[in-house]
Amino acid sequence: MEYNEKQVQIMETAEILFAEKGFNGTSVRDIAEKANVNLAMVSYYFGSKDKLLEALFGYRGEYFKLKLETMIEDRELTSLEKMETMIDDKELSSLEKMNTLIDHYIEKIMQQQCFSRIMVREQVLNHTGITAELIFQMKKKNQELISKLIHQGQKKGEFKKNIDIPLMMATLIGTANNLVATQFYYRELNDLQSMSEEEFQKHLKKKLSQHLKKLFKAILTNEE
Amino acid sequence: MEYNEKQVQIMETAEILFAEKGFNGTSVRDIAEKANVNLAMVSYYFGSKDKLLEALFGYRGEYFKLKLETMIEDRELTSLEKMETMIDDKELSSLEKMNTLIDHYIEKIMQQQCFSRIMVREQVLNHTGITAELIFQMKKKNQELISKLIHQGQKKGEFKKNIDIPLMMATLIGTANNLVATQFYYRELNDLQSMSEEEFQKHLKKKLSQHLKKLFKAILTNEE
Amino acid sequence: MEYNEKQVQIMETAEILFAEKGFNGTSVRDIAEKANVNLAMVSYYFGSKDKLLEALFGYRGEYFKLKLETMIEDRELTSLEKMETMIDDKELSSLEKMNTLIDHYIEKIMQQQCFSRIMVREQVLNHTGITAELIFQMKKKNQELISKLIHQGQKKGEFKKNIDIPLMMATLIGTANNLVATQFYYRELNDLQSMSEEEFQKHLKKKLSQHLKKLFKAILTNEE
Amino acid sequence: MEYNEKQVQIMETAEILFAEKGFNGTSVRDIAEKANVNLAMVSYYFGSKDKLLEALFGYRGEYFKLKLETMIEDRELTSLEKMETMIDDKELSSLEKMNTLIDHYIEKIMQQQCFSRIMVREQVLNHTGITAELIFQMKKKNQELISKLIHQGQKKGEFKKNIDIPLMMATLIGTANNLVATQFYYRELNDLQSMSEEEFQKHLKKKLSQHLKKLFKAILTNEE
DNA sequence: AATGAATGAGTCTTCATTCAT
DNA sequence: GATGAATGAAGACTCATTCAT
Repeated sequence: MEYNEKQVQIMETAEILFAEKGFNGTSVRDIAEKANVNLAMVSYYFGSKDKLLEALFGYRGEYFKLKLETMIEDRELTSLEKMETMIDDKELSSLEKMNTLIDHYIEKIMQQQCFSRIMVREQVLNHTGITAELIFQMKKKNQELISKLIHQGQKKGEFKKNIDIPLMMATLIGTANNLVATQFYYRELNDLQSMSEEEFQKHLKKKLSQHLKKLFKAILTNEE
Repeated sequence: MEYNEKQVQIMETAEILFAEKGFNGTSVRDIAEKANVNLAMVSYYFGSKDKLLEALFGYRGEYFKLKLETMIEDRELTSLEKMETMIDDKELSSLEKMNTLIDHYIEKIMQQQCFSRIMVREQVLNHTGITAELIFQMKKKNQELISKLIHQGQKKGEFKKNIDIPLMMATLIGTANNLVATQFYYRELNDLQSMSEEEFQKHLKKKLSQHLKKLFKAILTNEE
Repeated sequence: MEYNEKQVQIMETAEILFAEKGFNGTSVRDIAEKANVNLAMVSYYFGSKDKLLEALFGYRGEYFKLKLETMIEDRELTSLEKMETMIDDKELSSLEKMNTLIDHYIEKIMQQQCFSRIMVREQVLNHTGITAELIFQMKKKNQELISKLIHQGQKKGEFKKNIDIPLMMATLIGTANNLVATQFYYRELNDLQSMSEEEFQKHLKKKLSQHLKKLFKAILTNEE
Repeated sequence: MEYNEKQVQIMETAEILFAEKGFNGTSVRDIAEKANVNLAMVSYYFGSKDKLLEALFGYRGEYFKLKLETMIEDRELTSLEKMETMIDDKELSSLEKMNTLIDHYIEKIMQQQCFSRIMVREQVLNHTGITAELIFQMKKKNQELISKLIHQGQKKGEFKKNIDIPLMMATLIGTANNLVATQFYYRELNDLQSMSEEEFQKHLKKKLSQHLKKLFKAILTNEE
């Protein structure tokens, strides 16, 4: 699905507002005003507010995929498809691969905090509709990817047996989402108000990366 | 704060609906109808819909505390205050204490899933107002408790140094919330639809408990 | 169905406006303003604009029935139920009975011109929904009544055989509706602008009565 | 007024939709979509939706006239101008002439059912504007024609005196319109659902023709 | 000549809240 | 203390129309 400039403008404004005030807490008027477009344009371009949300879900998914392909061409190491390529790489250890995957997730979530918040909120309710389906597919894909990597590590003897993959997923996603979602409280609670926003974001990313890598290494490799 | 029967009825109905459809997705009319009370009673008893949410936050906190005191009298091991008592217990190892604390959290979240969902949703937005303050206090208290326990374990040489407590918190709460919030997807993804609801809840609780204990043990005690 | 004062006020205002400007040409705002009630009251009392129309159909039907019962008590000769009683009356000739029935119809239509116009308009479209069902039932009842009367007259040898009852119905209702609906053109075309409105209405009723009685007498009794 | 292909396409699509859902119940978008033309073309060609309706009224009138002229050339007996010629025909009896006129009306209405429905609906309201004027002129013309024919018959002693011409008009038009407009109910009420649509239309036409001719003959010729 | 994009005004409906009783 | 009736404000959405191209 291709979107023109105005449509993107609307979706990205909506994304910010949905993240800030929730879907039901945001009015079409709010979006139109903040996006500096006519009120009727939302219905005009997306049909309805619900469909705008669906479009946003599709757009972010699409955007991710596009980014992935781009990244592959650029020989960077942060995309999901690159992930898939990487998994078959014989040179890297399974743990190195897992660390790369973790960093990829963190990167994604940190770069799309608004959308992450929306997903956190939306997945809590409505298990029906297109958004739910998209969330489900995303989760499925992610779990498959991680499963593949872990099973490979186990075959190579680098990872232990008896890994509860769904729970590892919950920890990976849950920890990252929780920190991002409650960063305001995290900042207050740990007296980091003096940091600039940029520093703080870097700080979060680094902490998350270290912490999750440590967790995964411990679970995947240590003797009990 | 004491609430009469009708007030409790309204709050508990609101809790279910807020968890299901979100705060803004639930109308006062919905609540009144489902709670079988007059529409005007919500404003009459709570002043406004916003204050109803605040009251709910206070009520669940209050309710927890009440439960705690009761539990202490019953000499059970699942309350927060009991937690505090337990921390000073010389007989238990620090890891045993941590495991107890983990189970306590899991218990709390599993028993109050509706309220947990509401908190997950609400903490993502609005960092102002009474609810935010309540969430902040809750997080602070929890972090203090865990800090105390971990520092104690470190002093006793049972736990390693260099524990990132806020991140451990994020993992504890994030993993539990994520699993509870996305249990629908978890069930689908792992082909557990045949389980009865009760069995499934037990399954979730057990998995969560094993997983989080393993995680904490690994991080707190293992050599790197 | 019992309606309170305000509900009646809304329905009767809506009736006038629907007759004047059509259902879709009338906004809820128009109705509320003309009826001097709050805009939200229409939804409050009737649920929606569509349901207001349905209520109006029910109300006018109900109103007719109520009138009938009242009339019976008053021993008047203008009600539908009285009609039914009259049909079995041995003293009246079949033609006298038919004339009474014709006058009853004319009376009804002349007294409820607004509603008649609405029915004329609505029956042209939408053959679904509650309004269509009500129109159908009304037509069925009327046709049964006239059938009974005509068959009786035929048995008594007062009416000829071979009467096309559905077409007679179409003439009775069609002629009356046409004259009422196009009275504005009738007045212009026949230079009756000088008449007062009241005189004109009396004139219409008298003309209609004479004309339809003559038509029915000719068809029902004359040799070809 | 000459219309190009697209304009005719638009008008004829509008005619169907106006007949189906009413003028206000039909959106310009509906028309454009069903007519497979660009949305802006309606305004572009007709100026506005109102003017489209006016154009339709003019078009159908124009179309009728055109047909008449054609028919005259073809020596057929169904046109209005032929009517005018016929009236002066010395060979036909006045009743034969009237029967021809009745069939002509029925033919016209049956062939243009959509437009008839629109007229039935529109004449009930708005007595201003160009459409009202067109309806008025049509009614005037028709009444003059019938008047001329009846007066001629009276002069020749074939028709009785004391004919209420406007009421006869109301019966002619009212009966035909009523049957056409309520044909759905007529079919249901008289158990004709098994007929094919074509058969049913023929049936309607035949019944109408027989009925109206019988009515007119009785009124115009019989002794009272 | 024809149209895609855009829009202001208007639609119906729902909302949380108030208030007289 | 409790509530039925009522309402102003706001909600999402649709409309006929315009205009630059």
